[in-house]
Amino acid sequence: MHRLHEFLEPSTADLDAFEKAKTDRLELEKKAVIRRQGEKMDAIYFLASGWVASCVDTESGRRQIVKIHLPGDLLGVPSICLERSAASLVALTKATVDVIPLTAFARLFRESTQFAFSMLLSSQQERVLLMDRVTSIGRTLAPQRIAALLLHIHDRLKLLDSRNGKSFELPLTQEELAQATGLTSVHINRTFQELDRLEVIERSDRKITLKDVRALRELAALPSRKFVRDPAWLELD
Amino acid sequence: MHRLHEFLEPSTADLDAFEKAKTDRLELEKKAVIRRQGEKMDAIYFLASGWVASCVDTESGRRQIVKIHLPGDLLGVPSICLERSAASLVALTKATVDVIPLTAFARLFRESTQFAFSMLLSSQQERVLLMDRVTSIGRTLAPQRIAALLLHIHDRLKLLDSRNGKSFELPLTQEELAQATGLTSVHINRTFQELDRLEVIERSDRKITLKDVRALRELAALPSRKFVRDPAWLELD
DNA sequence: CGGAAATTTGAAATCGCTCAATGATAGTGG
DNA sequence: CCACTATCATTGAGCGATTTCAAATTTCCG
Repeated sequence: MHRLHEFLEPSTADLDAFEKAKTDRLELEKKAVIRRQGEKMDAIYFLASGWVASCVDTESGRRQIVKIHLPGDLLGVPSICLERSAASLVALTKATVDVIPLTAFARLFRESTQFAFSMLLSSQQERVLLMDRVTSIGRTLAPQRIAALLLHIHDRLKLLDSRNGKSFELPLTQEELAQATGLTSVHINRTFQELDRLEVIERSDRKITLKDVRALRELAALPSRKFVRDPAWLELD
Repeated sequence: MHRLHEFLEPSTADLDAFEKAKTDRLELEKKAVIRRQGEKMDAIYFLASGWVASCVDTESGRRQIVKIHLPGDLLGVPSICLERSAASLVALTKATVDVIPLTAFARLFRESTQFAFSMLLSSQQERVLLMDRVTSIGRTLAPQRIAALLLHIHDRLKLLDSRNGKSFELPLTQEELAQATGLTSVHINRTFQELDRLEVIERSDRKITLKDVRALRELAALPSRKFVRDPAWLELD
């Protein structure tokens, strides 16, 4: 299930062309680096399985996770407007990615209006998600930020497979959660305990259960987003 | 000078089509709201003159400025993937905007490969800028955040008109700067004084002078970004 | 000139960070 | 299968950055 299906249903020809655009497949261990920030751009990637983080490293050596990628995501797309990669792509779990050269990607975009519109819409979706992330980090306290992040992952897992529920495996260390929320691993730890105490979540091993999704959404305090599907204004067909 | 020219030189036909896509022109007073967060989507806007902010409001009533728009920017584009606008668009100065209905925008995109590629690239650019903003707010202290914001505006003003230099009018109040950096107006005030003391900036009225751009960049500590121009991999004719 | 908006200042409170140490867990090699 | 090691989670104490609240000044505009 691709993100390609999220806004428009792709034709089989498009899906086929997409498969053909892949030139190579990489099997990655946890913590493997797919591409380092600052490296020359020549490809993007399709995440076939596993979780991957996009990280921006500050000159002063601090790391921000700007996106947590789940299977079906395209990786490294923002950097196509740059000479060198904007972010490092790091595997959070074992992962499988397919390489898509930029030339092949451009060809897909040029030759299928459908594909181009899909890319347009999902790029805007990513912008909205980043806007919400900026808002969460810039204007809310630690419990809110964690709530927002957990809900975001929860919602995306649900989209990926509607059988996914309030319980899921969270393969991020507290250090990584800290890098994603603009906090410290120590503070993540203490805030998690607070959320435990409030009975809105439950933790065991790497598993998280959202005990009260309603309360979490209220806590996170972000505006709710309803994405379009087959918007009429595209005037396709 | 459009953002449309930033990555690819548009054909005169494209520029013409773009002009024809505009259906209405709005003259806005400072503080006027062009579109409120949550309103139904039916158009995007072209900023012909003045400055505009995209703001996301939290359920708890806090406001984050996620983008400061300068003349030549398209406004409201991220929300095209939503049923309701993701952000409010608020004029920071007197401003002039042209309305572009979504159907007209889709037509431009569908009928000109050049235009579509331009949109693709500038959407990715906006993602990179947001990633950097997340990093700045999530991982750096107040002086760094302010330095990063001032430099960003400085660079964009320069791009808009290469005669623009280290001195420019900054029409944002300290409250608005706070909303953009994830800080408080009080703290913005004190941090500005600190930057004054360090002799990296100078303030008078609404005018800011970057006295030491080198030092500011070092302070901001963000990775430098070099955007592509006419990338070969597009394989346009 | 008068009033509203914006800037500046001070003092106290809070949130989150740093540092450093301890415990728990999982993976590795013998 | 166990000892060993590395990584991760947890805890405490003290500090630092930023916020909050409230008041005083200054600037802007009609």
